[in-house]
Parts: sequence; C-alpha cells; structure tokens
Amino acid sequence: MQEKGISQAVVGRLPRYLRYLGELKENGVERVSSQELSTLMNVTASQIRQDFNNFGGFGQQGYGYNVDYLYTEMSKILGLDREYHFVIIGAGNLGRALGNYLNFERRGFIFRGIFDKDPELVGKEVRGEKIRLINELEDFLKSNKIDIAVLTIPKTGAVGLVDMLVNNGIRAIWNFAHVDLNVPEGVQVENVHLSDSLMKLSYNISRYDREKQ
Amino acid sequence: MQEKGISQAVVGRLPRYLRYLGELKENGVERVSSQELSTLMNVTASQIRQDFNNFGGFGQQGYGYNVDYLYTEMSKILGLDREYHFVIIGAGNLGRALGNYLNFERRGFIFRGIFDKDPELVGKEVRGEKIRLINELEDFLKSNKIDIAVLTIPKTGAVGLVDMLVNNGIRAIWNFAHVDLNVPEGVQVENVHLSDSLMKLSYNISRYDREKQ
DNA sequence: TAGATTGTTAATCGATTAACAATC
DNA sequence: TAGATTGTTAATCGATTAACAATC
Repeated sequence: MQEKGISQAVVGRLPRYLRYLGELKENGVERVSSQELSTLMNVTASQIRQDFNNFGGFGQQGYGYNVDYLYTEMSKILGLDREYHFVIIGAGNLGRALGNYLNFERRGFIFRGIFDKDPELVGKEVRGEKIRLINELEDFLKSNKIDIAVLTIPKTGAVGLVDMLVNNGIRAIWNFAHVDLNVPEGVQVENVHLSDSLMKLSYNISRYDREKQ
Repeated sequence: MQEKGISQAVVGRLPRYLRYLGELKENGVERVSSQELSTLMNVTASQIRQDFNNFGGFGQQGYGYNVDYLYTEMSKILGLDREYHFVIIGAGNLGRALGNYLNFERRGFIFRGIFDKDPELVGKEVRGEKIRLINELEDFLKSNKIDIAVLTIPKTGAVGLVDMLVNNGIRAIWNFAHVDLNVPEGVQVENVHLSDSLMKLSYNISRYDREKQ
C-alpha cells in the first residue's frame, strides 16, 4: 500500500465514500459496482475506480465491490480503526457545542477535556468534563496522552499556543480560529473557517444575481 | 466583469485574500505587490495575479495593488456589500452556537430566527430571538424576506425540508447536516461536514504513522 | 528615463475522464 | 463459456506556474 502521492483532492473524497458505503451497508446492500456508486454519488465511475485503486484493489472483475469489505477497508484507510483523544481549547459557544457532539465519540474521537482563559467559566461542565483554566493545559498534556487539539479561541490566542501544544505531544490541530497556523512537519492541521464558508455562499448568491442582471 | 467560468477553486481562495488584505489594512499598509502578498500567504505571485485578473485589473504596473481599493473590490466580489438575512433550523448545541456568533453580523449576515421541532426548547432565547417551533417556519418565511437557511438538524430532517425552504424564497443553504442536498438550479448550497473534516485529520495522522512505519 | 510590477499569453503540471485488456 | 466489471494505461481537460511584453 503505497500512499505517497495521494493528493488532498482524493483524501477529501474519502469521507464521502465512507458515508455512502455506510448507507448501503445499513440498507443491507451486499455489493456495488463503480457504475452504481457513480449514479448514487453523482461522480464518474472512472474517478471512483481510480480513487479506490490508490489504496489497492478492493474489487473483483465481473462482480464489483463488496460493500462490507470496502467499508471496513475505507475506515482503516481513514484511520478510524483506532482512538484519538482530543481536548478543546476555548469554551465559548462553539467549543461547548463541539464538546457536546456525541457522534465524534462513535468514530473513536474521545473528548478528554476543555479549557478556557475565562475564570468565570471554570468548573462549569461540558459533557461530564469540568472546564479548566487554560494555564493548566500544559500540565494536563504532559500527564495525558492527547492526540488532537481543537482550537475554538480567537486567532490572537491560537497562534501563540501552537508551539506549546506541539511540544507537549499534540499530533494534530483542528483549527476553528480564523488564522493560518504554522506547525512543524508531521503535525497535521485541518482548518474549519466558518466565515470563509459563509463568504463562499454570499459570493455564489451575488454572482448568480449579477449573471441574471 | 465576466464571471462565467470562475472555478470554485478560485472562489475558495477569495475569502483568504480578503482576510490578508484586511490585516494589511489594519496595519496601515497602503500598497502591496503580488510578490509581497505571495510571501505572506505562501502561494505563488502568479496565482495571485491570475486570481485577481479573473475579476478585472485591480493593480497598476510598477506600483502593485492599493490595499484599500483591492479590499473594497474583493468585498464587493464576495457579495459583502449587502445584507443577508438568515434563520437557523435546529436549536441544538451547534445551532445555538452559530446564532450567538456575532462576527457574522459584522459582515452583513443578520440573524432573524431559530427553529426547532422540540417543544421543550420553545421560548428559550438565542441572542434575543425566542426559539420557535419548526412548524411555524413556513409562515415565518412567507412573511419575512429570508435569504439563507442554516441547517443544523439531523440529516433525516434536512432532506425533507429543502423543497419547502426553496418554495418560500430561500436562496441559499448553509448545510451542517451530514447529507447531500438536492436543490433546484439557482439555489446555492455550502456544506460544512464537520465529521468529514475530522476524518481528513485522522487520515493524515494515520498516514503519517504508516509512512514512518 | 529606468525600474518595477502588472496583465496576459504560453508552458507545464496534475487531476479527471475515457478506453480497454485482464479476469472473475 | 459469456457477460460483467475491475484495474490500469492513455487521452483529455483544467488549473497552476513561468515568462515576458506592456505600461505605470
């Protein structure tokens, strides 16, 4: 399984494949061809076969793909066959919402703690975890194996925190702060810039208006 | 200004340009060359010039780009020179968090109401708006001009709601439900699939591990 | 005027699609 | 065996980068 050179374009499509395969599985479908999946997902069959073949031959000529098997393999590829422990940094509305979101747990993402700089929030509970003061975070990371830091703090705070996180074992940052983070090689960053997403929407609305005159 | 054929790849970069231009503006920088911006943003100067030129010539040979002017033009292109009224459908943790997020307001996105199917939530307030029962939504849309529906409900509910929304004037859907929505031509959809985003992170973590052995 | 930097065309690179031989 | 469908190579398409003439 040679994974060098898998583009992020391909990676970005994998979760969607997993979702559709999961639905097929739930509906008791045993096998699926790239053509059927193509119709269902509205992408070309060719792309599906190419994408899957980046990771090895999961299908069988004349038969297609076994849904159960493909689902399992896809889960492994996505790294969902293990657990990830995460902390949330920033106990504002968004941070608390993410802490309360149970579906992540089902996928192996374990909520381990939530931190904020505001002393007023300390002690309040988010899904069984008391909010802690952010200056306890470093000690916490030293004594707990945490993989992922979820950043739901304003951008000014976020940038200054990265080095400490990385130096204390954080492997990946799920970044909701509206800023680009610089991390050392080997540390993964996934940005969720909600306001950018909303601007894409307003762009598309107003472009549509401009084009219609 | 011929906007046909602007790819979503370009559109996806526009909010980031706006962010950097905004920062330059705040720092009192008057002009910037594609080369300087290139260094700052870690993309090629060539791409920057190509991207800008999709929308017309904003620069001046030998000088570069006027930050203020470019920022204003970029805002207009993104459709940020007008207001958008939105409702949130689903008053769970995420829905309430988005309702409370004030920064959207600054950009012209006006929070007009929040709906849920759970009668227990009805009457609670989210940033000055009482949560309403979802079966009041249709009437609400008929008597208020709402542009954007933010969907923060489970996928089963989301799919069944789309037609009603579109038939009552909704122009765009900001979709946090984990499902692909089918909308008529001219209605914009922007998906935020948080669990997909998290899976990309776990993919990249575990790929890194696999590659190191 | 000379230097700087855009706007734009041409070249390259990468991603998607088409085609088909291999094979179940 | 015949039909179906993959895995994979080749062709196409689109996006990115390089180059440079135009021009401030």
